[in-house]
Amino acid sequence: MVAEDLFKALADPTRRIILDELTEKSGQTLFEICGRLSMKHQLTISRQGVSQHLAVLDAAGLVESRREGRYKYHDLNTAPLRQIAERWPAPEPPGPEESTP
Amino acid sequence: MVAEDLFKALADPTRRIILDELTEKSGQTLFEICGRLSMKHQLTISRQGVSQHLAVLDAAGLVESRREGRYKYHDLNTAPLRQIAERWPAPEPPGPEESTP
DNA sequence: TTGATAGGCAAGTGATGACTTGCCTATGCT
DNA sequence: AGCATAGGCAAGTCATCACTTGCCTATCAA
Repeated sequence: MVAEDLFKALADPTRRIILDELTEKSGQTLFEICGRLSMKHQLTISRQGVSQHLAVLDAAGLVESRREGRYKYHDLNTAPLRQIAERWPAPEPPGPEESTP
Repeated sequence: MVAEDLFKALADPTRRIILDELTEKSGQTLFEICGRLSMKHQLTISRQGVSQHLAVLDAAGLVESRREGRYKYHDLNTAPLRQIAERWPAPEPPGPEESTP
């Protein structure tokens, strides 16, 4: 069951910001992400902290990483988010009348 | 910022099961939900525990409750889930060529 | 090879959160 | 009125999680 990992990954605000940054620019390294967190979001967090967040996001399938030499690039993958909308679908498209009389 | 409440609410597996049960049958009372959790999911949780879960789901806007006499009915509201897909949209619909040359 | 950059592993700490127990209020039935 | 049902409030406990510090490995440039 990957759902546990997915929702746990989304539960942390810092991880959500990391996803935001990867949405803006996919394929960033750990140090790049660290820089963005401190510059754009005033988040004073250690490199290890960010690394652990990335591990959680990776376990959830939201981030995929590829190593190239001494760099490790992290890519966003929004596919796992689909199962959320699928699990609890919208009730009715648009009812032509009042739905609950 | 409601996002914090939303993702925190979804982080707990018991709360997700409650959402499942409300998806199957909306407008249940606290005792009904308690019964379903123990019957269908073998979850031995106190009534207060379920009540606290419902409070969290309510704070996230995922559950709306209405009181009628001594009963309090809980209804599912999937609308807040929309912002998840909106925040991290799918990268490209279906690109006809390679997207990143 | 030396040094600098990019990243990983592991243990320890502090705070948040899930859950329980005990007691209290309100509505409805007889 | 009296009792049972439906739910709420509050404090206390225990585990999970985010974060740090310290040290280690690997790649590249001089």
